[in-house]
Amino acid sequence: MDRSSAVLQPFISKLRHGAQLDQADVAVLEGGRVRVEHVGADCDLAREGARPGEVRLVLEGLVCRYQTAANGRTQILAFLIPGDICDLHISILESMDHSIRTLTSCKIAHLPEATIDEWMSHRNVNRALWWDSLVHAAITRQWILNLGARRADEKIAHLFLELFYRFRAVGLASDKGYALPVTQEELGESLGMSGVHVNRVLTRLKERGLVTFQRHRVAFDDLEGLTALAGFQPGYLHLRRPAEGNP
Amino acid sequence: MDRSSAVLQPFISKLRHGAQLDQADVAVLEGGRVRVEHVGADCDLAREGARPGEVRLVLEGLVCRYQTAANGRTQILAFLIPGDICDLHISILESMDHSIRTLTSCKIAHLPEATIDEWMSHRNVNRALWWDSLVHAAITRQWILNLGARRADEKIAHLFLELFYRFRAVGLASDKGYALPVTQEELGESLGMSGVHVNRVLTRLKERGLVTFQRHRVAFDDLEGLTALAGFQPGYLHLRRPAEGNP
DNA sequence: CGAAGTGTTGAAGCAAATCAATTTTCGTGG
DNA sequence: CCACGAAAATTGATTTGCTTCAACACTTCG
Repeated sequence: MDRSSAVLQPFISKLRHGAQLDQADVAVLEGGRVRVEHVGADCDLAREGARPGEVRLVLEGLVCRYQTAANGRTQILAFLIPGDICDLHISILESMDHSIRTLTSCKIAHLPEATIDEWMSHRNVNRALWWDSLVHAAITRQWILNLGARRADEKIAHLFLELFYRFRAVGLASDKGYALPVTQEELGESLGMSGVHVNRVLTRLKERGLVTFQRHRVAFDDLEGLTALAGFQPGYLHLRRPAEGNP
Repeated sequence: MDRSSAVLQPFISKLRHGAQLDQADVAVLEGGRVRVEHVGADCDLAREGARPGEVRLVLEGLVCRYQTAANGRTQILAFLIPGDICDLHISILESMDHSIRTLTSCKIAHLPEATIDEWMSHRNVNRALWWDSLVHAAITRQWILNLGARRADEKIAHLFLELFYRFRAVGLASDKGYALPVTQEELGESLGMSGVHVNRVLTRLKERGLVTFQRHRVAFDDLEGLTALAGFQPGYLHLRRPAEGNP
């Protein structure tokens, strides 16, 4: 157990994109007590049906929410990137309705209830946490649109762009691209399509000079063209300062 | 503007399913000031890009969140039924990222900020509102699973069952079935499939003796069989007393 | 009663899944 | 560092679930 000091930087950096936080607010966040844990890849952080435990926050690495349907198909419900909280108020619900798994080895912060309570008691911090929760709801809705209303190439383009803006907000993407350590099969599980088809569409996107996904990296060849293909409108991420990198 | 008195009954009834509310808490909810408005079918209550206004609550009728993708396809993101809040803390975000539309003529309650603030200041009531918001997040995740991981017949079965449990929690469904005043085209827009295909699958579900959708009503012919087909697990709705009707 | 919207059915086409075989990459231990 | 094995990516052939287009029938409601 330690003061959060520097480990919460991605988290705080992201909150500053959407909410007004002054020096005192940041101090409150940095003053929170945090237990940091290193976890390998493919570890469940929470399992469907279990009683929710501590509040967790991703510091490094990539995590996903997922669920397996009765017909056996697995669906990735969300990607959690550094700065994302796994389950803020999950203690209100009696059991997990989905599972959470690491996709890479990760650094995870565990926050005691007391820290959360302390945060919530400060108006600006509380508002910032609400903002974060509303943004994640908006992202989830966009996934519904992605799965229900877009073609395969548009789906991939849209997902790559969503993650681009989110990674950039925590300083993990440049305009060239970003690291995305998932397999094509996992991309398929998040987009509701087979891994084989993901591969074919990726090949065509590269041929068309739009984007390259190789060695677990997304590299933009034509950001504007990709944005047009996806019909991507970054507004739903509610980033006040979408043009800036990490301060 | 009036005391909420009886108009909020579906809302309060639903909250009691998931959260502990004593007499005093219910009194707080009933004491809120409410403006009730009647709205026709196919009216936008909120439009994408607009600055969010008052908090609204559905009293009667059926409402949906929706969004149109750049390729022109419309996706229904959620159904809002009596007792559902349209946007609780939406004032934190600067603009709507989707639109909200009535599907039938509706009775809508408008709640001033002051009422919400008053509610939030009571521990149990606040917790109940959080519970509601978390349940809606869980429902949204299930839609992702529905769109990405299920076949057409499973999708329809799952949606019918989700709405069955939700309508029953506010006393608007019996074990026989419930009113669902949407067109097959609109079902398609919520399930990411064409209206024509919805029709074909509905025909087959009826032939198989599972469920009948006619005259804007869902009638269960074999609730168990339908549940098995959908792989429906009501747990994600987090209803503590799923067997009960309206008290 | 008539018109518009909705539901129903058929035929053809297409996007994506599936199955299968091969190559490439990557992690690991020798 | 290289060699090996496993995982992932790639490519082709085939199948299928769903869409689209189109025509027609049925409701529902002004």
